[in-house]
Amino acid sequence: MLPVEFNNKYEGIFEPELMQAIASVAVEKKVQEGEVLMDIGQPLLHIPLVLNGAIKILREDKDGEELLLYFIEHGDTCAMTLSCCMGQKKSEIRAVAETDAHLLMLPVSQMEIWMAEYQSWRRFILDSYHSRMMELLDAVDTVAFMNMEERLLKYLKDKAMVTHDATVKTTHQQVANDLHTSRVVVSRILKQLEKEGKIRLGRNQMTVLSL
DNA sequence: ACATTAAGTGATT
DNA sequence: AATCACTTAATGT
Repeated sequence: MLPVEFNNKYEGIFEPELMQAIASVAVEKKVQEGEVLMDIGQPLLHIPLVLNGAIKILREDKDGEELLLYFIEHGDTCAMTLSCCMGQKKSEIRAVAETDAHLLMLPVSQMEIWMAEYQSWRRFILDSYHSRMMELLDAVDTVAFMNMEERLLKYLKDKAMVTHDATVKTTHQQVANDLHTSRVVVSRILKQLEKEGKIRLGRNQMTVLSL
């Protein structure tokens, strides 16, 4: 039996036969905040579909330095899985649960079958692929064209958005890790943003005032 | 009270 | 914007 969140979201999109096909192979998965769902080099066996909660997608360099690419939430799936599901490739990214999340895992072996069989599935996959691509471009633009102050503010807003809470509960050090910069820089810019009246600071938390 | 962790700051490159 | 070195503040035991 599929969870109600899934039915509510997709029964108008997927044909009944596809809904049934999904029901027969899907596995529900609940993850806790901070749990690593997928790591670099790990084989991709399932397509995760996010029902609720949010997942952050990170890239890592050879020294283990991280950079946040984007968040995925409600109703979307991981582009990495999509690009790898044809061959049996390994993950190029790390996926960490940003909040407690509820997922539906679909075996990649079904991908090709459904692609051929169901027009609604093709549409869904292509749409997801497109929106992930747009987010990736946005991530590139952010790093390439925005200064740290803008990046930091965007980061806080994005984070507030996916957690549905204007108060982001994290440390300056963790923010620095996600943005691939140093804690000192984050602290300084946050102080500046506070002076500008854009955020409010507290220990282990920062509140976005202008969403 | 003491140790640990988070955050603030000046100076330098 | 990064790094160093140091201070101050908050929190845990």
